[in-house]
Amino acid sequence: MKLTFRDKLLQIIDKIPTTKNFVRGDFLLKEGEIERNIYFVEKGAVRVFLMNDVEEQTIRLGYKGYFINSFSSFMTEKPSALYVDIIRKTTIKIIPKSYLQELANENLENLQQYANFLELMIVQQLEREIDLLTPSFSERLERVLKRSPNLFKEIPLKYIASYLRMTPETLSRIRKNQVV
Amino acid sequence: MKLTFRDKLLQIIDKIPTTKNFVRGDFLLKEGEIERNIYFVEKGAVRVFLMNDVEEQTIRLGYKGYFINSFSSFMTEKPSALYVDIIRKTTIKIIPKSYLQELANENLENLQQYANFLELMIVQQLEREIDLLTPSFSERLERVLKRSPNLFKEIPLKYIASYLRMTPETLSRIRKNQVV
DNA sequence: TCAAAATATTGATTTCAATCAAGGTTATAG
DNA sequence: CTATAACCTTGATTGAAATCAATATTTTGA
Repeated sequence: MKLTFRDKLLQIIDKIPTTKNFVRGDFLLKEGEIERNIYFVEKGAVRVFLMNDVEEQTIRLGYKGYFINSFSSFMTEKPSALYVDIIRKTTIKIIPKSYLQELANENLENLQQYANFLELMIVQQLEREIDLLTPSFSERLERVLKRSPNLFKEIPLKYIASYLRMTPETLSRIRKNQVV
Repeated sequence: MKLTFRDKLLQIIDKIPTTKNFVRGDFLLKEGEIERNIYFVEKGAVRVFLMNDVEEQTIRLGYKGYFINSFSSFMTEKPSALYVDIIRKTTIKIIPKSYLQELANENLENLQQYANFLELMIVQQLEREIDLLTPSFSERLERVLKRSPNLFKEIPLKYIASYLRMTPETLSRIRKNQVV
């Protein structure tokens, strides 16, 4: 079986010797800084969020096996509008942007696979858009759980609520009333 | 000045001799069909929407100068969850998927530019995600108008409202009260 | 292991956008 | 140009989720 771009990225991660450990409240990136890395979560949980006037709006959640970073800043090399922080004891591997670029440009096949990888990212991002547009609260939850069935095992409810555009109280009530 | 991938796509469009005309209510694609084209809007307005139980949820709006289609279906070649329809008298050029593929694979430079094009699409899609997560109704409107200042000239309010995740009544009131 | 902090649940109340409704305006087709 | 349909605006009312508040549970780290 032929390796995908993601597989090749994972091979690179395997060769990175150093993992880094963080605890809740640590920041991997703050607003205004430029994102230069991808973070691969080996253990724990990471959040990307946006700071509005008063509240923190969760944009992305990552746990074991996921890549996460402030993607727009990573791509554009402009200051990030987003924060990346740690929500529980977490071990990550840090992949500098140059590693990705070198892999993508290694040969023609890799470049084609990189394009496929980006195409897939767009498709996933469009799923996220539909999630956010779904009017029913319980459907919104269901759609996300379908893709990440044990999200509640990995991430505290309050962050999931924010990711789903609702309050923790509402999410708690929905879970309870949900016919499972 | 070096041509971008978008420029090269536009050159291809220039060479397509046939424009097609549509009127309000026409469909370019229906749910369940597979998207095989990109549509370039020469004049008029096109909408991509999702059919929930009762309401039509607007996902994307396109007018003069924009590319639009049911992107996920186009990429995955699976049945579309979305409709693409015409909201007023419209002239488009149809670009088959093969044209895009041939352009992207023409040479190494094009492939690199295609990847850049996809990266930019992701960044734009992340902006859309932040739009949708913005809690304030008027801010949500402002963010979109910043990118498309004459949206109201091109698209009926009720579709903009749906795109912004609010009712037409609410959008109408917001516009009125907005300090400009 | 235990104390403290963080998180989650539940109920009561409030608020603000959706809905309902009616009239006014604009666009479109013939 | 005119008639009709589509669209927009405005006001009144309603309802559902946010907020407020208090307690229960879970997690964490010393």
